[in-house]
Amino acid sequence: MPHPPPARRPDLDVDPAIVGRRVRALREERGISLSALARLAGVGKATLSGLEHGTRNPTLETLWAVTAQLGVPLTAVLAEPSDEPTVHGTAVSATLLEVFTDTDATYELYRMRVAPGPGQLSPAHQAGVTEHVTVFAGVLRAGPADAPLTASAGGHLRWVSDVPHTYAAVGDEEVAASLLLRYPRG
Amino acid sequence: MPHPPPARRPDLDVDPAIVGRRVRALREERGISLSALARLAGVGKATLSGLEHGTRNPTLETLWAVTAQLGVPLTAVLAEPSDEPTVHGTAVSATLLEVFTDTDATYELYRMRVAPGPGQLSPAHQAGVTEHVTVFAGVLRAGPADAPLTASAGGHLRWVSDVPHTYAAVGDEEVAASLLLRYPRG
DNA sequence: CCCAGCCGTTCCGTTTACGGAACGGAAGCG
DNA sequence: CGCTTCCGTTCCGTAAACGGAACGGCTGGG
Repeated sequence: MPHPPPARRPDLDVDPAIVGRRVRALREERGISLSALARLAGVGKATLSGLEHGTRNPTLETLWAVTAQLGVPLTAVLAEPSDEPTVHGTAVSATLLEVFTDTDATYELYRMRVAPGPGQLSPAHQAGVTEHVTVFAGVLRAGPADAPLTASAGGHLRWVSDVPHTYAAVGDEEVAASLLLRYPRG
Repeated sequence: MPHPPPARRPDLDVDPAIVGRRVRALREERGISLSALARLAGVGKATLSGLEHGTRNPTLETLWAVTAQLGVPLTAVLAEPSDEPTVHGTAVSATLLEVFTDTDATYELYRMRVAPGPGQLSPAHQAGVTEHVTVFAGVLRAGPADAPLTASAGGHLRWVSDVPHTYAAVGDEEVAASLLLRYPRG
């Protein structure tokens, strides 16, 4: 699976249209109406409507009021949610959060999402590589292709990944998880 | 240790005065004048002057133009200068990498370091909170204070943290690990 | 059916962030 | 000293982001 170059610019995107789409997505995720969010955030409905449509150029004050009410940091609507450090597969997308180099091994920590559907097969890694998964949401079936394991939210999986292995979401819900890859030195 | 209520936020600072101070600091670091930066960024000197003084409420467009010319991401002037989301204890320091909100629970993913020495005791969390630790390097002894568990590099620990719990590095090596806190909804 | 209540959008007057120009002050130079 | 040049601030007309109000559309209840 993933092997991206560790260093990458966390560049921000400030196209008002894109910021607007993110705000709208976050709002709809929470199932609250534009009118309600505007009221809670103390901004006009016109302001929020224009912001979500990207037809305004919001001030920091406005953007802050809205994102604070959504319970997310400003960066949630400003930052590229995914760019280079994200690896996309047919069902799996993984974002590199951190690389840790030790004397014995190198660790890569990913944030992983698995879309519902047929799942994905990954080829074998080098000998000794292990994978550790902690599931946040959904039910994940993953591990060696001939003997996958299953974990639901809060569960943890671990396997030696020097054989072909699979990732699949069980049921209709997208799986969110953290994935730790351990590459032994050598 | 991390103790935050589920609604914890790696809060950004949007006080215009503070943003202004950071912009000015970054500009002076580079040894360029206000007039020059305004010209390069394509904004008025009045705009930049007001921005640095915190007497204006800049639009995203303005702030973007200025920070882009300074060669820093927007977060450099919005976010607390980095170690804000880091929680320090006597032996443990943990940096919040990500928050994941699910319908059933809130997850917080930390990068954790445990210094060699006597270790650290953390008070109980709310009922139902669980902790999941994957060790990168060193040997960690952690878990309920009356029955701690041990894991070395590559190992994984999990416990219910509604009782007082400890973290300690075994041996002289600093422990590096990822820590996942799960706060059930409610 | 009609009406009440909410939705999201659009209209509009007010407020304010914008850039250009003018300002006083601090060097650098003949 | 005068003159030039750059500095950062202030003044000011314009453009636009703001909130309130009105609008049409949809849904549910009497």
